[in-house]
Amino acid sequence: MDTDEQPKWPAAQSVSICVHLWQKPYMPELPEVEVTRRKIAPALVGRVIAGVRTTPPSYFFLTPPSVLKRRLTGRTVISLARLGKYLLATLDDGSRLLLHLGMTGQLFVQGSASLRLLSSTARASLKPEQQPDFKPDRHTHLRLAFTDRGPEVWFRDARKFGKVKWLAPGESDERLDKLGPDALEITGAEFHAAARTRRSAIKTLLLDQSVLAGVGNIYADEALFLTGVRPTRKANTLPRAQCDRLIANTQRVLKRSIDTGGSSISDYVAPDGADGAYQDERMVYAREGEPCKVCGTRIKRVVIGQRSAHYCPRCQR
DNA sequence: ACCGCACCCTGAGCGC
DNA sequence: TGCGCTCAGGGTGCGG
Repeated sequence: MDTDEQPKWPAAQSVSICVHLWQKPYMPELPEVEVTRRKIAPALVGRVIAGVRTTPPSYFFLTPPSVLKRRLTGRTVISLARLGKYLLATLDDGSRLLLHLGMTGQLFVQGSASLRLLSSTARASLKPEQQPDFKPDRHTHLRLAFTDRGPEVWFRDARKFGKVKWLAPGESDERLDKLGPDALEITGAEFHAAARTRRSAIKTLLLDQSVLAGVGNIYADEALFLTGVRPTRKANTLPRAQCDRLIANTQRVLKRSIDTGGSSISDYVAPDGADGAYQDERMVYAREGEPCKVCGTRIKRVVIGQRSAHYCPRCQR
């Protein structure tokens, strides 16, 4: 290999792009996916795929690994877009690669030195200053190598709730077709139009990707707190003005998390995995029993639609 | 059309 | 030390 050849990939990508791993499972919602897109794009766009390695066929692969290898090899990545919580890479032949991180998906550049990529038992056996390169394991389902021989791009997902699918040129996908307006773009009027006919809980509506795309459990709870609305409130009882405020607050927390997400993705990762900027800003999510930061009342947790919802009984009526 | 819920998966945390 | 149990959740699909 030529040693004097200038690398075309950004050297600064030797950091983890995994965000928001707390004691609770971290969830890639719109901000995490957007930050991932921004961080991983320089390591994908413009590069030519030289090889594809995968784990055996499974639930994870909407397109069989053998087909992925055949279709992706030799292709140049043209762009990387985000649609709700999906990432969509466009290739030079017009085909597209659809990625979803699910709950535990991690998309990162080979050489990322992050304790977040290790199990808790593996982390515990390390000295604090150790930051070993992650080695592919049985959960590292997709590995893309490039003709420039630079760092590979890896997709790891322990729980396989993530997905990868290849779309032929012009091929549509029902997952994408069903998505509503992006959560950062939807207007209060649009949301109110959807809410006024729904009798389900407002929290359920916020999580409905066909109504608005990108909101997950954390930001739904946070936005409802900021708006002073209980997650159990029936959607059709929210007046237009309140929908406006709810959407404004949703967009505020999403943007704020994108902004701080950049800083939480630093070279340094605390051994206990407790870093991550947005964690400290949480008002209600995963704070059951703790005092409300506004009024001191204990935060309550209820289950709505098979998902936990957190709220302050006093601030949210 | 809408709504609630079971299911896919596996690591973490817990009690014993 | 280690086992078995429960919980977590995004998205899909099904039955009511």
